[in-house]
Amino acid sequence: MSRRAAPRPDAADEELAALAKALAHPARVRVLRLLARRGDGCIGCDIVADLELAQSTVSEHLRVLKAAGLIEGAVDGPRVCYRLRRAGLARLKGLVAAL
Amino acid sequence: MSRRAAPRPDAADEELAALAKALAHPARVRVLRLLARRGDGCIGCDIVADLELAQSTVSEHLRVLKAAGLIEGAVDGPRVCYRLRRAGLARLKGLVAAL
DNA sequence: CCGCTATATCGTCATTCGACGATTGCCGAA
DNA sequence: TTCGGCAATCGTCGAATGACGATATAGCGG
Repeated sequence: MSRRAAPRPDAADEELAALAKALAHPARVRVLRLLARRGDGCIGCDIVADLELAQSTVSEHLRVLKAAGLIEGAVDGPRVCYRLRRAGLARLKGLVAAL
Repeated sequence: MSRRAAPRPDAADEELAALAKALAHPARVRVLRLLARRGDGCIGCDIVADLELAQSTVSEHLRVLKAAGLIEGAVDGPRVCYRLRRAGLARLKGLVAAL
């Protein structure tokens, strides 16, 4: 029996891998650090100015971070106010610390 | 001068991104968990048996983890004994916790 | 009402990743 | 010394990433 050693996708592994993938790019790490510094304050296009990448590229990185639940963006008039998502960050820290 | 806002590659960002990239795959996370369970004990081809992937694929994942400094392998006769690299793991935890 | 500025999205292109099978290289055991 | 199992490497293929410019879109400020 035991047709297979049980694929056991293990949700925790997938979750950590997904979070890690969001972190797996210097530009995205930098965005997190940037937002962390301006704790309450939130940034908009300043992120584009800080990273040295095209606006569309930065937008894509922000999308990835948002999809991973590490940041969130609130529409504030014509601009968007990004800030860290404590919950997501905490989840990441917890999973990594458990290694 | 300040021709530009200084590309400031920021070594820490690159380092964290590189470590995160090594974690950015469920199979690699699983390998770390596997090695963590068998603290002192080390595994060889058992890893191939546990993951449900071809031997060459597993070998590649192990190579990535080793390159990132998260594991190390000691040749033991015809087989290789893998174990966690505490230092690398600690480095990762430290960088993530600092976020 | 018009145009500006800040974002998001689309399409494209080059590069990297992930997975496999096949091959090669290495010991240790028979 | 020949056999057999373990591990690394090579070559290939398809899918995903990352970067960019060109477009949309949405409100504010004049």
